[in-house]
Amino acid sequence: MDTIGFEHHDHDACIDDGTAAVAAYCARNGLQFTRQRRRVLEILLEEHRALGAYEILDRLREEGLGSQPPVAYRALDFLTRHGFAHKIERLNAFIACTHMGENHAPAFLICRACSAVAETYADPSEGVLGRAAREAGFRIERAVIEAEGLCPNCRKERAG
Amino acid sequence: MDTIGFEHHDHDACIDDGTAAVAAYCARNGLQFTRQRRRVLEILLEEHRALGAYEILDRLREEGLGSQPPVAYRALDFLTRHGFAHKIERLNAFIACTHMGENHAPAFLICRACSAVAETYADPSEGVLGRAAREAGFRIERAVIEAEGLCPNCRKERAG
DNA sequence: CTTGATATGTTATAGTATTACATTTATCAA
DNA sequence: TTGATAAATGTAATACTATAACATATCAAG
Ligand SMILES: [Zn+2]
Ligand SMILES: [Zn+2]
Ligand SMILES: [Zn+2]
Ligand SMILES: [Zn+2]
Repeated sequence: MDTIGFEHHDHDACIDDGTAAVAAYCARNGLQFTRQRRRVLEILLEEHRALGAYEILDRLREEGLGSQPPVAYRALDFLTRHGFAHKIERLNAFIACTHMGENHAPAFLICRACSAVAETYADPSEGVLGRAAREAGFRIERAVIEAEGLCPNCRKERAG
Repeated sequence: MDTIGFEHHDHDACIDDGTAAVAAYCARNGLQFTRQRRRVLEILLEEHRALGAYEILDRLREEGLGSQPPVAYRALDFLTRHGFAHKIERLNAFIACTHMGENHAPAFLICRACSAVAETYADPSEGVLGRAAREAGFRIERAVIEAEGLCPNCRKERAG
């Protein structure tokens, strides 16, 4: 399980690889990877934490790329619709995907201390939830799975 | 697994039992089960779907029990803080708990067709999510688990 | 080119939630 | 009973999140 977000890593590669993967995917699938969409994705890729739409909009505004809410929300809508970014419902905020292009059922680990968010995988149709759904006759189509707690770094800090 | 919410059942008992259980719990634990708190709980108990804070506020206003947002949010804060109600993050809305008083890790099944919401149980530390968290060194303290799809009733309707 | 679809600019507005502070009510010890 | 403290409520104002609507511009395909 590759749960990126808490460990040290080559973060420039996150940004470059993510952008490149999305560019390629869009080219292959006839999607328009416009300047705003690309920039919003880059902004998200710059951090492994979730950003609010207005936080993103502020940066766009500074760069002269747009100043009104729909600018941010439209780009985010595009990115989330195609799985390049995810909304963290608990935070009303957005984060870049770490499994670009792969068809996946994301789940998130949110650190309450440092706000880092790691994306991981949790098939909602497995485990207790899946069983409960089947027993109830409920067909799961998608699921919001967001765990909150302490990331390894913040746990060490507290212990030390 | 008792996944209340989709099946036919004695719904008056839901309301009465829920209110009684909360009243008893509050009495035992020195909590003030005030008129507003009780009324908001009753409003939530009346339906097995999630209600927005302003939807609740509208009802309170009609009944002369309050007219400003904090009235609803304070009651909801009390109810959720003690586990008598839960917030459905996906819907920005609230629902009465179906396991009053029991210490539990709730998960929800949300029907996209009829908006019914059923509460069930899913220990976040089990299964794929728990394993991913342990491997990442992340300590889960709570989790938002909200599955969306079709409830048994709406599935039948579509099939028929 | 032309045409239809897609994306952007912009204004306004809807929906969700909290801050702040004055007032009232409940709790509890003296 | 009373006075002190804490908890809850009343109310106005504001902050934060998200979408509707419509005009304009750009793109993709024939
Ligand atoms: Zn992802
Ligand atoms: Zn942390
Ligand atoms: Zn519950
Ligand atoms: Zn349904």
